[in-house]
Amino acid sequence: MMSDYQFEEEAKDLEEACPVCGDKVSGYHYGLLTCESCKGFFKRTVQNNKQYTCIENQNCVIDKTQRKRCPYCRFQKCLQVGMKLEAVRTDRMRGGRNKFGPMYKRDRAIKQQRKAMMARTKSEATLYQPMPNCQYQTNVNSAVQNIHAAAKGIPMSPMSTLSPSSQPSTVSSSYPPIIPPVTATNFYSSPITSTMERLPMNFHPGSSYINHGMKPHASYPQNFAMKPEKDVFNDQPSSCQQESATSVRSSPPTTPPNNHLHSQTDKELRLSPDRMSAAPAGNERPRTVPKLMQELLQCEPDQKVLRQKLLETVEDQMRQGEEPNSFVMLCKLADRSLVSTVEWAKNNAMFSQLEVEDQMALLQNCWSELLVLEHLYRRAVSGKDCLMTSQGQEINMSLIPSLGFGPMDCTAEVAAKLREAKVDYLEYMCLKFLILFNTDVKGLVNRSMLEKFQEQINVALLDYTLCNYPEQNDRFGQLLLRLPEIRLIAVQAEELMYLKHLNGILPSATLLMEMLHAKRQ
DNA sequence: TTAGCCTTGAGA
DNA sequence: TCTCAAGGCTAA
Repeated sequence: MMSDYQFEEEAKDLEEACPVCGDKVSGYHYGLLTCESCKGFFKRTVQNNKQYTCIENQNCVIDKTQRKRCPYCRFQKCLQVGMKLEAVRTDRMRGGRNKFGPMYKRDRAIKQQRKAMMARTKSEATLYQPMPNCQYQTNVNSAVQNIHAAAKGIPMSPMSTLSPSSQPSTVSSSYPPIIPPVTATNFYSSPITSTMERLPMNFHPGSSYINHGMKPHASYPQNFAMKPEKDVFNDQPSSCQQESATSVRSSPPTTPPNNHLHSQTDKELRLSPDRMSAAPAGNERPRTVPKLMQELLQCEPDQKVLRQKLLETVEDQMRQGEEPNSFVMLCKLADRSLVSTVEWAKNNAMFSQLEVEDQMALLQNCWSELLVLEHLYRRAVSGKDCLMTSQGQEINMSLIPSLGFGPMDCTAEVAAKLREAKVDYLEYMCLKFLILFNTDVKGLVNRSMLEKFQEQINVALLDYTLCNYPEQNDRFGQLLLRLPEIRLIAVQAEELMYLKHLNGILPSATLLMEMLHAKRQ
């Protein structure tokens, strides 16, 4: 068991490790908690428009002792963890507050919540005595360690949907950034930033697809706060500590791993999220699912119905003489997926509570990321993203491969990471919501509600990963690290689609086109 | 150039 | 009035 001293030390570490170099933090600087030296370094670099070069391979280790060695890698790491260039004042005015004040406040609140979670785990660890011949004790210790590691491991990328947080160097260094290196001068013109600048300010008021029927949900329970977890399989109260010894194990998948995503009934999906995972057949793993995730799962679409709709689209197109796997066919499929994505959001109780303007702004902001994530997840689970027609023809379900990203293509890499991590359906579901509930979207009417939802999803996912993957120290952080990668792919995909549209290649009068245009207005 | 300490000033 | 995150200053 971990001693009180260790708990306190870990709690202290949460707040005191600079995410860039690991030194002691001195406060919030340029977007997140950093040490005084990294604050000064970042300020000097941006103010003086410094251009560094790395004499090694642009992957130098940045820690307290070696941070002076490579300013290039240090600055890249500053950006990677989420230090904000725009927080450095161009007019050099001293004192006062900037627009990040509320963000710092929110981040403090999240940290408090994590501390509370640590305290809860600590008290539960004290309450429950280890059972002989089971993995209970190991799991408790791992859970505590994981809370520490995961809480520190929230990735802070410039386009992250999360609030800033301290992050140990190990998290970012274990995954080299796929985002092209950013310098002080080119950041503002980088595709990511320019896309952030293009965030939705308005929307087609008469959109036949999006605006229709998007009304606040009136009857759904308002309270989505975390409740005591229940084992999703036997509906018995459980906790991280108890469940290893008591919860019912799900039966192993009866369908081959390569096919199980597409062969389940909706009922099976809801009762057995484990089967949606990419875990190999026979991998039995008991699940503890936070109440919020159970509720969200109830709103998830029936995969069979989705597939049926896609098949209908394919067959309809083929009847019209369209070639299988042609670009037009893929666009129609992407368009059909997009309609389903909008329906998915509309059917969600949390989303429905948001203002209609905010619902539209959020969907307009993230539609492409949701499509990319959907494609990557299916690809991760099955190894490919195909649909089999009744005539036995294999239809590629995603536009992405046909867009031809060339040397910048990192979809396979990200799909491989998801596959390697065996991301399960519930985690995939949470990632969808984290993409949807993007508090960085400009002009939101009710930002505070969105922040609350985002925080609840974060806490649920953190809780879920700690409880169900206690052997993976930073699973939560690693999952969140996929979000900026997904955004990058989505940005590239949008650019290419728009180019194809300008060349007259993309079919018009689709939701896909409408979304693409709306974002560029 | 770095990094620790100081000064400043808007917002709570 | 207090807080704290900006920029400034300066010894190493």
